[in-house]
Amino acid sequence: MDVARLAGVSIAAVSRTFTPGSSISSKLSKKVHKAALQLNYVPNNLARSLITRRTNIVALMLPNLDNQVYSALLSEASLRLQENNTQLLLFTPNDDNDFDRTLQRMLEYQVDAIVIAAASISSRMAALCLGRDVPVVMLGRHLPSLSVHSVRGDAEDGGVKAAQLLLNGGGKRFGIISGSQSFTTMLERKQAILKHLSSSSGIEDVVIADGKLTYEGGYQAALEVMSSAERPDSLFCLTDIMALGAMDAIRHKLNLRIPEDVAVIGFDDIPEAAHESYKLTTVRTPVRQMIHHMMELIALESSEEPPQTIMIDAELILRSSTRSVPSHL
Amino acid sequence: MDVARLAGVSIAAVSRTFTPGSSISSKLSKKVHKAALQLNYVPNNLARSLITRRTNIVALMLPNLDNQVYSALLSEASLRLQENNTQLLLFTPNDDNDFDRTLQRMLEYQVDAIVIAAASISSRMAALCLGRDVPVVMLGRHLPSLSVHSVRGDAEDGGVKAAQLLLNGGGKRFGIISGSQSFTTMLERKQAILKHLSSSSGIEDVVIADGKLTYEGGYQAALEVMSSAERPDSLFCLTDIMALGAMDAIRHKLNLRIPEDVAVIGFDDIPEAAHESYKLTTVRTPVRQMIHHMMELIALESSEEPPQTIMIDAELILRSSTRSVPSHL
DNA sequence: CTGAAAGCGCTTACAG
DNA sequence: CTGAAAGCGCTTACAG
Repeated sequence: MDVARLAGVSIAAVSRTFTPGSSISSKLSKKVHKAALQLNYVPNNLARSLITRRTNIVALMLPNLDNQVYSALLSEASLRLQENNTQLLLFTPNDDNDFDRTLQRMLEYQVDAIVIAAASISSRMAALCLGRDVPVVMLGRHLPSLSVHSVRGDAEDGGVKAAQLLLNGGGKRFGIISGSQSFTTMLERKQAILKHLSSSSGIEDVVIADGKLTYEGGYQAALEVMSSAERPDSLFCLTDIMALGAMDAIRHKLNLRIPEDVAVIGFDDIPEAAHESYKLTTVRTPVRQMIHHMMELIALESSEEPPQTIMIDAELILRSSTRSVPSHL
Repeated sequence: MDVARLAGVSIAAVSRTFTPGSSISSKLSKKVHKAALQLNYVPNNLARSLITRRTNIVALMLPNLDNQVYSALLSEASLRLQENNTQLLLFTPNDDNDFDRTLQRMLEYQVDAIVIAAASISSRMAALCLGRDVPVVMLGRHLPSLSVHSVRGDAEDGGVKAAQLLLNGGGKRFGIISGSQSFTTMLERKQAILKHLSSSSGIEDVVIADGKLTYEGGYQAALEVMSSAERPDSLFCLTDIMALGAMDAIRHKLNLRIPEDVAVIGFDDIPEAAHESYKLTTVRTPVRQMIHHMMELIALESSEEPPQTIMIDAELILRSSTRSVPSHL
């Protein structure tokens, strides 16, 4: 290596001066640093990783960033990881949707861990990762059958809290704007709501529409739901993004008042929900805590550890789109 | 290598079966694939990169993702890069703000290119990258003095178009909600607006406030600007995020009408700007085209190429927050 | 603390 | 088309 030659030391010496915690005299170290500066030397992480078996790279699979929950997850993860000197390698699901291939590519990069906030993972791939000792953690989703870690908000708890709130607000006729069923979270939220509603008396109607997880979808779904024979007085939107669309449709297209004519509640607590134009009551997705636990799961070295699934309590964020505070909160 | 042994072939043979375009008989290839499947073999990109000098990784430095322009840039870049089998390695600016160190770390990962949408780059580092033949492209910013590529929307053009629009809408008294001056884009937009206004007659007033590039900042700045002695009838917000805050302040706090009392124009065209609650007229940041050009600049192999700076025309997106369409568009 | 040597998992001329 | 060999830039026992 040129630096070693210029500094007049062994190759091992320059390796040691760039490895914190190595035993190297400050004399040698100084010589090496000088030579390195002169030659614009930058250590090669690739070669190092080949030996240490650590790349300081974590792969992240993320769906569309249009939904700000995911931006929040990404930012937080990136920040926390960076504190440990590791960076995120980003993977975006594409049309051909061949997630097995994507996972294989992650492995080829020799990432230290894999975090999945979108798509799913086949059991074959889960086994592969396990075999290679790279931890896999699912974010906000879970596959009970798979032996991978998962951390997520407690969708059931969230659904129940939302249902209680709208019930306490005097709701009789309910609408639900749902998202794609392929997301377990959506399913769980919906089921929790439905279950809690059905255990309550005095419910007159529940109508459901698909909001496609987008603003426009929420807008359309609200139009649909609100034009049903028995117009709902309470609306669950399984995602804030859809809730924003629904609110806009209700106010500007239908000329109805929120919450007087309809109470609206969302899920996630994206920044926009707090905007003065919306003031959406919502069930927060605990991004901070999710990432916190993700970091812990990633740190678990041995794949001996049984897969853990961590559940975080739902937190209700009360704003002005709902009618009243539940008495017992 | 185990796969080679199990398949009964040379190490070179398995290398070739996993290198598209290599000359390998289908007989050998089949044997290797079978062995690979049995052993859960995944090629090691690290080792490969050590030799080929390509990692298929591009480093991206991105500021806070709260501003959706950056999410859009990120998504688009990730998608396009992935088509070429390369992934983004994400870097987030942190408090200690030591960008030279961050850049050094990017280099240690041996990334194929560096894209910077935040922070700046020192000339020392620019030289280092040039010396190592890794292309650097600045996104939405530029440092005329540095020999790195840059692609961005034409801020001057955008400023002029915005100014024309508000002028044609009958504006006499103007407000500008600006962002941190450290962003060249902000500076350029402001200067273009100011220049164009000053070249026009009948201007009575221009008042400026700092919106801190956030919703809350825009909200506060609007309160400030709109309470000046001569209340503006036209408001430039150098960023959509700030414009949303400003609109909310104007409508819900000040109880003024948009555009009747004040016309508001933003910059960027983030998704929220199109929402029914805002319908913000804005100058679009051409994300698609920016990433398109970024890809081209990255592909430029040799650092022989002189640094290019690509400028993309501004596009006005007319919605309901402004008073009229300029006659000459 | 220091250096010589082996080796991480691959690719790539070089012969055949 | 195929294999043996050298080598990419490092780290890590192993001696000293």
